[in-house]
Amino acid sequence: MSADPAPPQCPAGPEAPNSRGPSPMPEISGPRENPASLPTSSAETPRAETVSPLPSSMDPLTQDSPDSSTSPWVKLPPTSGEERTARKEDATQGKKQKMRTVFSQIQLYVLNDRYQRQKYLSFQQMQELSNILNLSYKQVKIWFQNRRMKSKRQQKRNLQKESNSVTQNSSATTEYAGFYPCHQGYLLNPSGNLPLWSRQAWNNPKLEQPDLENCEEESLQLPIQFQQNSMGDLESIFKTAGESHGVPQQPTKYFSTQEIMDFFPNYSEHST
DNA sequence: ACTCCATTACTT
DNA sequence: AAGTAATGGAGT
Repeated sequence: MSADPAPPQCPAGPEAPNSRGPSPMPEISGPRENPASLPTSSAETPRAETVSPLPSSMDPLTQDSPDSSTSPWVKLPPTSGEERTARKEDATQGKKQKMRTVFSQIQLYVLNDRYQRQKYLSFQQMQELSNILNLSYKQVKIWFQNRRMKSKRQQKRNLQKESNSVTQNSSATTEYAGFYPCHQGYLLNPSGNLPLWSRQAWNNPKLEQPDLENCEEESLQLPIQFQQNSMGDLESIFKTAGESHGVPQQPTKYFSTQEIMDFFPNYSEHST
Protein backbone atom coordinates (compact mmCIF):
# COMPACT_ATOMS: atom_id res chain seq x y z
CA MET A 1 0.00 0.00 0.00
CA SER A 2 2.76 2.28 0.75
CA ALA A 3 3.93 1.75 -2.73
CA ASP A 4 0.92 3.39 -4.09
CA PRO A 5 1.00 7.00 -3.28
CA ALA A 6 -1.56 9.14 -4.83
CA PRO A 7 -0.30 11.97 -6.91
CA PRO A 8 -0.89 15.18 -5.09
CA GLN A 9 -2.50 17.44 -7.49
CA CYS A 10 -2.21 21.06 -7.38
CA PRO A 11 -5.48 22.65 -6.48
CA ALA A 12 -4.83 25.49 -8.74
CA GLY A 13 -4.93 23.54 -11.88
CA PRO A 14 -3.56 24.89 -15.07
CA GLU A 15 -5.84 26.67 -17.34
CA ALA A 16 -8.01 24.43 -19.30
CA PRO A 17 -6.17 23.04 -22.23
CA ASN A 18 -9.11 23.30 -24.39
CA SER A 19 -12.16 25.28 -24.28
CA ARG A 20 -14.12 22.21 -25.03
CA GLY A 21 -16.66 21.57 -22.41
CA PRO A 22 -15.85 21.93 -18.83
CA SER A 23 -18.59 19.50 -18.26
CA PRO A 24 -17.75 15.86 -17.82
CA MET A 25 -18.86 15.35 -21.31
CA PRO A 26 -16.42 17.08 -23.52
CA GLU A 27 -16.77 16.76 -27.19
CA ILE A 28 -20.38 16.67 -27.91
CA SER A 29 -20.30 16.41 -31.59
CA GLY A 30 -17.58 13.88 -31.55
CA PRO A 31 -16.26 11.46 -29.03
CA ARG A 32 -12.79 12.31 -30.19
CA GLU A 33 -10.83 15.10 -31.33
CA ASN A 34 -9.22 14.28 -34.46
CA PRO A 35 -6.81 16.68 -35.93
CA ALA A 36 -6.97 14.77 -38.93
CA SER A 37 -4.99 15.83 -41.18
CA LEU A 38 -4.54 17.95 -43.83
CA PRO A 39 -4.83 16.85 -47.26
CA THR A 40 -1.41 15.71 -47.92
CA SER A 41 -0.79 15.45 -51.50
CA SER A 42 2.44 13.73 -50.96
CA ALA A 43 2.84 10.34 -52.40
CA GLU A 44 3.94 8.28 -49.54
CA THR A 45 4.69 4.68 -49.26
CA PRO A 46 1.40 2.94 -49.39
CA ARG A 47 2.67 0.02 -47.50
CA ALA A 48 3.37 1.93 -44.42
CA GLU A 49 0.16 1.15 -42.76
CA THR A 50 -2.22 -1.29 -44.11
CA VAL A 51 -5.26 0.22 -42.77
CA SER A 52 -8.65 0.28 -44.15
CA PRO A 53 -9.42 2.86 -46.70
CA LEU A 54 -9.68 6.36 -45.54
CA PRO A 55 -13.15 7.13 -44.48
CA SER A 56 -14.55 10.00 -46.29
CA SER A 57 -16.92 10.42 -43.45
CA MET A 58 -14.49 12.63 -41.75
CA ASP A 59 -16.43 15.43 -40.30
CA PRO A 60 -14.74 18.72 -40.26
CA LEU A 61 -16.97 19.55 -37.40
CA THR A 62 -15.64 16.89 -35.17
CA GLN A 63 -12.11 17.66 -35.83
CA ASP A 64 -10.86 20.28 -33.54
CA SER A 65 -7.44 21.58 -33.36
CA PRO A 66 -5.76 20.72 -30.12
CA ASP A 67 -4.44 24.15 -29.79
CA SER A 68 -4.32 26.30 -32.71
CA SER A 69 -3.86 29.45 -30.77
CA THR A 70 -0.86 28.36 -28.87
CA SER A 71 1.01 26.83 -31.66
CA PRO A 72 3.37 29.16 -33.33
CA TRP A 73 4.75 26.31 -35.25
CA VAL A 74 3.63 24.97 -38.45
CA LYS A 75 2.37 21.54 -38.19
CA LEU A 76 3.34 19.10 -40.76
CA PRO A 77 0.78 16.84 -42.21
CA PRO A 78 0.66 13.51 -40.54
CA THR A 79 2.55 10.68 -41.97
CA SER A 80 1.04 8.21 -44.23
CA GLY A 81 -2.10 6.91 -42.74
CA GLU A 82 -0.90 7.73 -39.39
CA GLU A 83 -3.97 8.69 -37.63
CA ARG A 84 -6.73 6.57 -38.74
CA THR A 85 -9.75 7.11 -36.77
CA ALA A 86 -11.98 4.27 -37.08
CA ARG A 87 -15.23 5.92 -37.33
CA LYS A 88 -17.96 3.48 -37.44
CA GLU A 89 -21.29 4.97 -37.59
CA ASP A 90 -23.50 2.47 -36.10
CA ALA A 91 -26.67 2.20 -37.96
CA THR A 92 -28.32 0.65 -35.04
CA GLN A 93 -27.84 3.80 -33.03
CA GLY A 94 -27.81 1.87 -29.86
CA LYS A 95 -24.23 1.08 -29.47
CA LYS A 96 -21.56 3.53 -28.81
CA GLN A 97 -18.59 2.75 -30.88
CA LYS A 98 -15.23 4.06 -30.07
CA MET A 99 -12.99 5.60 -32.55
CA ARG A 100 -9.53 4.29 -32.28
CA THR A 101 -6.68 6.23 -33.67
CA VAL A 102 -3.79 4.32 -35.03
CA PHE A 103 -0.71 6.27 -34.30
CA SER A 104 1.97 6.23 -36.85
CA GLN A 105 5.36 4.79 -36.21
CA ILE A 106 6.80 8.21 -36.12
CA GLN A 107 4.37 9.42 -33.56
CA LEU A 108 4.94 6.40 -31.40
CA TYR A 109 8.62 6.79 -31.77
CA VAL A 110 8.64 10.32 -30.53
CA LEU A 111 6.20 9.58 -27.78
CA ASN A 112 8.25 6.69 -26.57
CA ASP A 113 11.41 8.63 -26.75
CA ARG A 114 9.94 11.33 -24.63
CA TYR A 115 8.54 8.87 -22.21
CA GLN A 116 11.95 7.40 -21.65
CA ARG A 117 13.03 10.75 -20.37
CA GLN A 118 9.91 11.87 -18.71
CA LYS A 119 7.16 9.81 -17.33
CA TYR A 120 5.12 12.84 -16.58
CA LEU A 121 4.79 15.85 -18.76
CA SER A 122 3.50 19.21 -17.89
CA PHE A 123 0.59 20.74 -19.62
CA GLN A 124 2.72 22.83 -21.84
CA GLN A 125 5.05 20.04 -22.65
CA MET A 126 2.18 17.93 -23.70
CA GLN A 127 0.87 20.70 -25.79
CA GLU A 128 4.14 21.11 -27.52
CA LEU A 129 4.34 17.47 -28.18
CA SER A 130 0.85 17.38 -29.50
CA ASN A 131 1.72 20.15 -31.83
CA ILE A 132 4.74 18.42 -33.11
CA LEU A 133 3.00 15.16 -33.57
CA ASN A 134 -0.11 16.72 -34.86
CA LEU A 135 -2.12 15.07 -32.18
CA SER A 136 -4.48 16.56 -29.70
CA TYR A 137 -3.47 17.37 -26.20
CA LYS A 138 -5.92 14.86 -24.96
CA GLN A 139 -4.44 12.14 -27.05
CA VAL A 140 -0.98 12.80 -25.77
CA LYS A 141 -2.19 12.88 -22.23
CA ILE A 142 -4.03 9.64 -22.58
CA TRP A 143 -1.12 8.06 -24.31
CA PHE A 144 1.18 8.83 -21.43
CA GLN A 145 -1.34 7.52 -19.01
CA ASN A 146 -1.73 4.30 -20.88
CA ARG A 147 1.98 4.08 -21.18
CA ARG A 148 2.48 4.29 -17.48
CA MET A 149 0.00 1.55 -16.93
CA LYS A 150 1.72 -0.54 -19.49
CA SER A 151 5.02 -0.11 -17.76
CA LYS A 152 3.46 -0.97 -14.51
CA ARG A 153 2.06 -4.13 -15.95
CA GLN A 154 5.39 -5.10 -17.36
CA GLN A 155 7.11 -4.55 -14.09
CA LYS A 156 4.57 -6.59 -12.36
CA ARG A 157 5.28 -9.39 -14.69
CA ASN A 158 8.93 -9.02 -14.10
CA LEU A 159 8.40 -9.25 -10.42
CA GLN A 160 6.37 -12.35 -10.80
CA LYS A 161 8.98 -13.86 -12.98
CA GLU A 162 11.62 -13.14 -10.48
CA SER A 163 9.49 -14.50 -7.75
CA ASN A 164 9.20 -17.69 -9.63
CA SER A 165 12.89 -17.78 -10.00
CA VAL A 166 13.24 -17.28 -6.32
CA THR A 167 15.69 -14.57 -6.83
CA GLN A 168 17.05 -12.69 -3.97
CA ASN A 169 14.75 -9.73 -3.92
CA SER A 170 16.01 -6.71 -5.58
CA SER A 171 16.05 -3.08 -5.13
CA ALA A 172 16.16 -2.60 -8.80
CA THR A 173 12.70 -3.83 -9.27
CA THR A 174 11.22 -1.02 -7.36
CA GLU A 175 11.48 1.31 -10.19
CA TYR A 176 8.12 2.77 -9.66
CA ALA A 177 8.47 3.20 -5.97
CA GLY A 178 11.74 4.87 -6.44
CA PHE A 179 10.66 7.26 -9.01
CA TYR A 180 7.26 8.08 -7.81
CA PRO A 181 8.09 10.38 -4.96
CA CYS A 182 10.30 12.34 -7.19
CA HIS A 183 7.64 12.97 -9.72
CA GLN A 184 4.89 13.40 -7.31
CA GLY A 185 5.61 17.01 -7.08
CA TYR A 186 3.27 17.29 -9.96
CA LEU A 187 4.10 19.78 -12.45
CA LEU A 188 3.28 22.81 -13.96
CA ASN A 189 3.11 26.16 -12.61
CA PRO A 190 0.44 28.05 -14.36
CA SER A 191 2.90 30.69 -15.21
CA GLY A 192 5.89 28.55 -15.90
CA ASN A 193 6.21 25.87 -18.40
CA LEU A 194 8.58 23.49 -16.80
CA PRO A 195 7.86 21.57 -13.66
CA LEU A 196 10.28 21.79 -10.84
CA TRP A 197 11.54 18.31 -11.13
CA SER A 198 11.69 18.62 -14.79
CA ARG A 199 14.06 21.49 -14.66
CA GLN A 200 16.41 19.46 -12.64
CA ALA A 201 15.99 16.62 -14.96
CA TRP A 202 16.82 18.69 -17.94
CA ASN A 203 19.99 19.82 -16.40
CA ASN A 204 20.75 16.54 -14.84
CA PRO A 205 19.39 13.73 -16.86
CA LYS A 206 20.77 11.40 -14.32
CA LEU A 207 18.06 12.39 -11.97
CA GLU A 208 15.53 10.87 -14.19
CA GLN A 209 17.56 8.08 -15.49
CA PRO A 210 17.28 5.89 -12.43
CA ASP A 211 13.96 4.77 -13.66
CA LEU A 212 15.55 2.16 -15.72
CA GLU A 213 12.29 0.66 -16.47
CA ASN A 214 13.48 -0.87 -19.57
CA CYS A 215 14.00 -4.13 -17.95
CA GLU A 216 12.05 -5.74 -20.59
CA GLU A 217 10.51 -3.04 -22.50
CA GLU A 218 10.59 -2.94 -26.19
CA SER A 219 13.79 -1.67 -27.46
CA LEU A 220 13.62 1.81 -28.58
CA GLN A 221 16.47 1.87 -30.89
CA LEU A 222 17.33 5.18 -32.03
CA PRO A 223 19.90 5.79 -34.60
CA ILE A 224 23.23 6.45 -33.08
CA GLN A 225 23.62 9.66 -34.84
CA PHE A 226 20.62 11.00 -33.04
CA GLN A 227 21.57 9.69 -29.72
CA GLN A 228 24.36 12.10 -29.79
CA ASN A 229 22.07 14.89 -30.47
CA SER A 230 22.99 17.79 -28.34
CA MET A 231 19.46 18.36 -27.32
CA GLY A 232 18.82 14.80 -26.62
CA ASP A 233 15.35 15.26 -27.78
CA LEU A 234 13.88 13.82 -30.82
CA GLU A 235 11.58 16.70 -30.98
CA SER A 236 14.40 18.93 -31.83
CA ILE A 237 14.82 16.90 -34.89
CA PHE A 238 11.35 17.53 -36.01
CA LYS A 239 11.29 21.11 -35.23
CA THR A 240 14.04 23.27 -36.36
CA ALA A 241 12.99 26.00 -34.14
CA GLY A 242 14.93 29.08 -33.43
CA GLU A 243 15.00 29.49 -29.76
CA SER A 244 16.57 32.81 -30.26
CA HIS A 245 13.89 35.15 -29.26
CA GLY A 246 14.45 38.17 -31.30
CA VAL A 247 15.98 36.63 -34.28
CA PRO A 248 13.61 36.69 -37.14
CA GLN A 249 13.85 33.17 -38.22
CA GLN A 250 11.50 31.22 -40.26
CA PRO A 251 8.53 29.91 -38.40
CA THR A 252 9.77 26.62 -37.32
CA LYS A 253 9.84 24.24 -40.09
CA TYR A 254 9.02 20.63 -39.71
CA PHE A 255 10.26 17.87 -41.79
CA SER A 256 8.00 16.08 -44.08
CA THR A 257 7.03 12.54 -43.60
CA GLN A 258 9.47 11.28 -46.08
CA GLU A 259 12.23 13.21 -44.55
CA ILE A 260 11.40 11.88 -41.16
CA MET A 261 11.20 8.43 -42.51
CA ASP A 262 14.60 8.93 -43.91
CA PHE A 263 15.72 9.73 -40.43
CA PHE A 264 14.56 6.46 -39.11
CA PRO A 265 15.31 3.81 -41.60
CA ASN A 266 15.37 1.25 -38.90
CA TYR A 267 12.04 2.14 -37.64
CA SER A 268 10.23 2.02 -40.89
CA GLU A 269 8.81 -1.36 -40.26
CA HIS A 270 8.80 -4.00 -37.69
CA SER A 271 6.51 -6.56 -39.10
CA THR A 272 7.32 -10.21 -39.26
C1' DA B 1 -7.79 20.49 -13.20
C1' DC B 2 -4.84 16.09 -12.85
C1' DT B 3 -3.85 11.33 -11.65
C1' DC B 4 -4.62 6.07 -11.35
C1' DC B 5 -7.36 2.28 -12.41
C1' DA B 6 -10.71 -0.91 -14.54
C1' DT B 7 -13.06 -1.39 -18.39
C1' DT B 8 -14.48 -1.06 -23.08
C1' DA B 9 -13.80 -1.51 -27.78
C1' DC B 10 -11.06 -1.26 -31.85
C1' DT B 11 -6.77 -2.87 -34.74
C1' DT B 12 -3.74 -6.34 -35.99
C1' DA C 1 -5.93 -13.33 -28.47
C1' DA C 2 -2.78 -9.58 -27.74
C1' DG C 3 -1.94 -4.82 -27.78
C1' DT C 4 -3.63 -0.50 -26.96
C1' DA C 5 -6.48 3.95 -27.86
C1' DA C 6 -10.17 5.77 -25.54
C1' DT C 7 -13.94 6.07 -21.78
C1' DG C 8 -15.55 6.66 -17.26
C1' DG C 9 -15.28 6.56 -12.30
C1' DA C 10 -12.95 7.52 -8.01
C1' DG C 11 -9.52 9.89 -5.53
C1' DT C 12 -6.19 14.03 -4.92
